[in-house]
Amino acid sequence: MARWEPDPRGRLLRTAIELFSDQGYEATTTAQIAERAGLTKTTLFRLFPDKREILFQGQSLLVDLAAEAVRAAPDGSSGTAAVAAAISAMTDAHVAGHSSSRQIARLIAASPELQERAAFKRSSIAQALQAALAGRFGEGHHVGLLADLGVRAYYDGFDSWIAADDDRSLTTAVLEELASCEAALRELLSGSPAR
Amino acid sequence: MARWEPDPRGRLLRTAIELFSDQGYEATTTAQIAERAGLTKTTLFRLFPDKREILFQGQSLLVDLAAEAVRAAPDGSSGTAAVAAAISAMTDAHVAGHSSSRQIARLIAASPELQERAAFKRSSIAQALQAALAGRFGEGHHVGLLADLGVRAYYDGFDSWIAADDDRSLTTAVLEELASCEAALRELLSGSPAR
DNA sequence: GTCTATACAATGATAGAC
DNA sequence: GTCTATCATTGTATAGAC
Repeated sequence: MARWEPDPRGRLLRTAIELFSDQGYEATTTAQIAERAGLTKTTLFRLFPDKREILFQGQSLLVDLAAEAVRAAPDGSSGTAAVAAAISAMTDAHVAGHSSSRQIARLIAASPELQERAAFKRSSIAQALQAALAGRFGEGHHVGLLADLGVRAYYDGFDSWIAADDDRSLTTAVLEELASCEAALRELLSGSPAR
Repeated sequence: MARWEPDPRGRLLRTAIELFSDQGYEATTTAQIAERAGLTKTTLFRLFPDKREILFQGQSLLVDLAAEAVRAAPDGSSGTAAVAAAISAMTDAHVAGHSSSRQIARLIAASPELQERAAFKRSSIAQALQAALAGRFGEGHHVGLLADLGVRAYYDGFDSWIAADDDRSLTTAVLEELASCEAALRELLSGSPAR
């Protein structure tokens, strides 16, 4: 009795990574991906809103996780502490390992269409983080800047985690990045470097 | 003797704004825009790489303007002075007035597809600015943060210019925004607000 | 050198059968 | 839930008209 293979989204993701890596993103059709994963194009588009989203599945959650973490941060938390809570919540939700994250990063770097989607995700996170921070700390200028700081730490920390071969956790990597961004900012404003 | 109407790109832009405002971005086809502008779909796609880009024409220049301004900033300029030069160069190149800028902003706000393109433009500017700053000040963490600061000042200043009805120039608006971002950052790091 | 006609491939939507 | 089938639209390619 032929039963459906489980986890169609995961299967489509793995298949897509394979085909994109072989032929490039543009040269691979959605029909090809679906077929190799044992499905049809229609099913693929029921499971994902569009072709790009196959590689970005899960990232939509980050927006809510970040906002929720800011709300849940303890009373009296500083702005940077709330940001740290937000980006830790995002990294804690990250399941993929070094190698598949690295593969996806390579694919994005090779395709303008995927870069555009990545930029959109990043800006969605920044906006959500800013809104959540505004809910706690008010609507001043600083919350946008704080959000930028957090998002930069998250993405730069992610890159450094991907590049490294040690067994430092992703959370550790982004929190270290956040700390060094804060230090760099202080130095910057005190006027000594980048003089 | 029927001669070609001049400025096909501008005509397509105005027609697109009309139709998008009436029917929405998605409900308007490229054939419709082209026809109403007295052209064909083929010509539209010769003049613009894709449908979204009709509304973003000119923005590709900003990347080069920003980078060039950083390179051209006087010897001994501080990081923030270089950023100020970059965003002034971008605003000086802006030709459209309040009303059409406002219309475009409204259209973008109403369409996820256009928001995605806008996020991509913003991130392209941020990357170019960061690279140019790295060329002058080195590759440290601070250049990414400086670029974020400049880009935020540019976009928030732009929004405030669009919202206002005074005759303050766009350049004035973004430079004021930059100054108040710097002040907010100092306050933020000194630990008093958003505590 | 700018515009057009035609044909075409791919994305993504939709409706109905199993 | 998945499939077949069909469809509109975007965007490309080519060859030709003014």
